[in-house]
Amino acid sequence: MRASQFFIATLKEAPSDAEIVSHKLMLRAGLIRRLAGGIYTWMPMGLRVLRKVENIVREEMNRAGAVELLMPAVQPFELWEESGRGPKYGPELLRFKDRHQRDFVIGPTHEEVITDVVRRDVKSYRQLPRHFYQIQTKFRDEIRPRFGVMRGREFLMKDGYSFHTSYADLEREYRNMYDTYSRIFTRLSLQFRAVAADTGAIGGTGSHEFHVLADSGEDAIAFCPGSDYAANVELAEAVAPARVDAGVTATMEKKATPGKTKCEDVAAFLGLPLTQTVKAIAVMAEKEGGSEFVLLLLRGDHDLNEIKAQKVVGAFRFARDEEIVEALGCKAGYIGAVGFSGRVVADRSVAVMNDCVCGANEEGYHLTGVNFGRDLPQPETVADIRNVVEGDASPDGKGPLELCRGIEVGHIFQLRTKYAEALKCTFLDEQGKDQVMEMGCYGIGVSRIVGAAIEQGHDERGIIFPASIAPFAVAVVPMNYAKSEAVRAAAAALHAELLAAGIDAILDDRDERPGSMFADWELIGIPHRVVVGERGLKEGKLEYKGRRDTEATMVAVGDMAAFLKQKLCGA
RNA sequence: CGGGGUGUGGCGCAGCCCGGUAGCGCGCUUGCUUUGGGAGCAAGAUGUCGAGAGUUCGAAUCCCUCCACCCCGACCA
Repeated sequence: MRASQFFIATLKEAPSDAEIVSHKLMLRAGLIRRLAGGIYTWMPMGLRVLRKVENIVREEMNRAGAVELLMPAVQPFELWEESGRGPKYGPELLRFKDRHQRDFVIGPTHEEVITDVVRRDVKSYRQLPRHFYQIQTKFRDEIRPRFGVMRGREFLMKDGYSFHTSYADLEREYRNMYDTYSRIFTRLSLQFRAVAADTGAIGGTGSHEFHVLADSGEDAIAFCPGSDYAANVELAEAVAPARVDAGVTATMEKKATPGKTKCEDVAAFLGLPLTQTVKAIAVMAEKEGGSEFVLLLLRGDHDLNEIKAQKVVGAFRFARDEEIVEALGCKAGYIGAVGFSGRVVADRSVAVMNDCVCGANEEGYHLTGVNFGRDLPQPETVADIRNVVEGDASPDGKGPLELCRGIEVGHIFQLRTKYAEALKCTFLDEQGKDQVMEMGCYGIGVSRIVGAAIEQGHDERGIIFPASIAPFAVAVVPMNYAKSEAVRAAAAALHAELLAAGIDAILDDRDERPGSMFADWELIGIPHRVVVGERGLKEGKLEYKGRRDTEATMVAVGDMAAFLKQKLCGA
């Protein structure tokens, strides 16, 4: 490819509406252009990257035994009514009517369609298992599209669906996909982690998310460096700490703490560690015929995990000020469980505390030296209701947890029979009996991967693409191309030699000034650069520089192609 | 949807408070010079100042309505 015949659309300055690095760099490098909120054109340079990601995904899916097909983007709404998911998906589902006033949606996912295909064409256990996948454009009318291609409304996704005669076989395929995904992200040279996940709206039981580790990630992940344990913070279990019975040493005392409503302030004011304070969170739990006032107790340095708490007390909302005053006779900020006779749910870490500090249920006062079983009854419920924090014990007992942020680029689910049942997707078993199929589904955000790779690979000059997905592997950059015949000839010869060797090389024949050519290729993130200049040619040499290198190295003209081939294989 | 912010040539911005000639840098076009880190000189082109309504002799600027976009929360690959 010659640069003059391609299209290079680099920008010196990033449009001001881009916030995170990958978005800015993708715009500056001319990979994408925005058409509307969350909707982007993939420019020629960006499309090359997208296609490379896509092909790696395709190769590995094929290798894993899945078969590719392509389903329509437009789906009849009836299918969504049949699965019962229409109302649940809500406004994220882009709906419209055709000229006959029939309802359609632009597919945000394809469980319904694939299940419809399979229920029509697969009738016997002999045809199972089957795994179909596609790489296709999805549309989700996100509430808040952002970060460019990371959370677009229209995006490219690989979605695969597997069908089985038994749960055991689904589990087998699930493990197969777990391995396949790991292979894909490894080939993409991404730093990633598979994390146990909540099953969310799609439903089902077993589920793992694959996260690319990056500080700009939207998800918080807890992981154990000493093992392969990793989980979304919302889901990671905070294990019960060992009971440290240093025992009860203090007597309960009331201390004036004027204006100190936060645990941090109270601890600092009293000169006690934050870990000795207990915060009480007042909620109204739903109950038949009304709601119940419940106190949730957490250690001062911990945060409530609403999902976990909901599993314990049922659906709830935070109590209003007047409800708190009515129940405890005091406003929020000074509340505690001492003297409270209603329902109390304590976090596991609170249950093992001694001599703690809590609100006195009197404005401007806290209690110190408070102990369960003496100053107040043991809490009626002890449960895990907090988010894990750095340093917590890993649930697998293999050391302390660390926290990091991640970008979700893949998600695998055991759907079980949820859709197969709703859509009557059945097969005849060996006994000729009708059985509902077990299903799995497996997604990869192909376009999101491009953004995630850039989040992981960039510097002040621009993108640093992994060789596996760079739009071009090598940029051949001639100096004074228009005037120097020797340079032109040498550049053309090298370019031809690289192409013949199957190396994706681009010859920059634009006759730009050297500085702007260098800047462009560094911005775009091409991993290897060869400069062809009269200076080097006089000594029979070309100049090589890797994108991460600080110094260039001189290589004899005749050796350059072999030199690059070796670099590319090594990478 | 709630909270915060921004809309001025292709991109980045100034001008707005205090109404009166639309400006700067980059990019673009042409010519000459230049050619190893985003060139120099000269000449040019490009704006319904987000849209609509209003106040005014006069609106980018003041008032109202709407729209778009971005950031922070719930959703997701």
